[in-house]
Amino acid sequence: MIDYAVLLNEHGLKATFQRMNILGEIDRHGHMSVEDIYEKVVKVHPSLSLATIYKNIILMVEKEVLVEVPIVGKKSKYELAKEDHIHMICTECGEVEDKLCFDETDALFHQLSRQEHFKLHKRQVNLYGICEHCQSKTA
Amino acid sequence: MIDYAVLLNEHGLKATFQRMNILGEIDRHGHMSVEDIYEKVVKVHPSLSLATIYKNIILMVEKEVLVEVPIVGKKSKYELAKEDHIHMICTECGEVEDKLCFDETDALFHQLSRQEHFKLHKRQVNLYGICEHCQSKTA
DNA sequence: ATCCTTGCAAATGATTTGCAAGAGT
DNA sequence: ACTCTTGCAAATCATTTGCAAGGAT
Repeated sequence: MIDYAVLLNEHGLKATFQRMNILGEIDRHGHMSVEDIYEKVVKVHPSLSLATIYKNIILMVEKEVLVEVPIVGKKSKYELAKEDHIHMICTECGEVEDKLCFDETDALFHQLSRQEHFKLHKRQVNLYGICEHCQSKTA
Repeated sequence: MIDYAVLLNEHGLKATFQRMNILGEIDRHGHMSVEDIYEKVVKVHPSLSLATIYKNIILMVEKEVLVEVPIVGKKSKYELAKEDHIHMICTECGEVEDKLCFDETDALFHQLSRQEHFKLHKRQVNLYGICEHCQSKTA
């Protein structure tokens, strides 16, 4: 169970009702677009402004509380910052599933970086395809 | 040397001056944003409209002549469709470098897909960091 | 008490659309 | 000739900004 107030304070941000709820929804759903987040949080805070979502997402990405996940053909989603992982993205329903298994690819990524004298900061691996659920729908 | 007219025709598209030049610039530069492309092609075709660039990029992505490369914190770039590869993206200057070496990771990606009953279509691996050139500038 | 954050409304920027004229096959 | 594509202008959609009022430490 994550304490969002502590998480925010640790990153130099005040723990407002809006921010806690943004984090709560992203934590609950895994990956959300700006619109997704707005639609959820406005339910518990009807006077919420979209501008507030934008401002906070930009800020929380800067402070490395959130990570942007850009997706081919769609708007970016945002997730809580955590260790790097693989995304399996369904091009039908848009669902994003995490897979924690960078151990097996890291050797290659670091070797490539060394070869190119590239200072590696972050890896994003996205596998695009059709999830099990959408395959059975279409079939 | 790629024959852009043939490439377009093979994908069911007419070979217009605009399209050939869009492909030519992307081929020459590797990875370009909508604005990048416009700025280059307008030089050889001053009456070019941005709307034409948008329409053609959407069309050429649909027809799989081009591939969108979404990038954290920036606008997407587009590249010619070719075998999947790794992108090394410099967060300083925005340069994108290709690395053809999926052999080493494919086993993992396919194993994961099998495990999840996921029908894998495309892999995008992006390594974010600072390129050699930008490191020496900053240092 | 102080400084940061919010919500609103307006401004900006990016992308899309409709349509008449022009280009490709 | 026929159909698809272009360029323009307008429309739409997404994102950002300025500012006065409210909330967190």
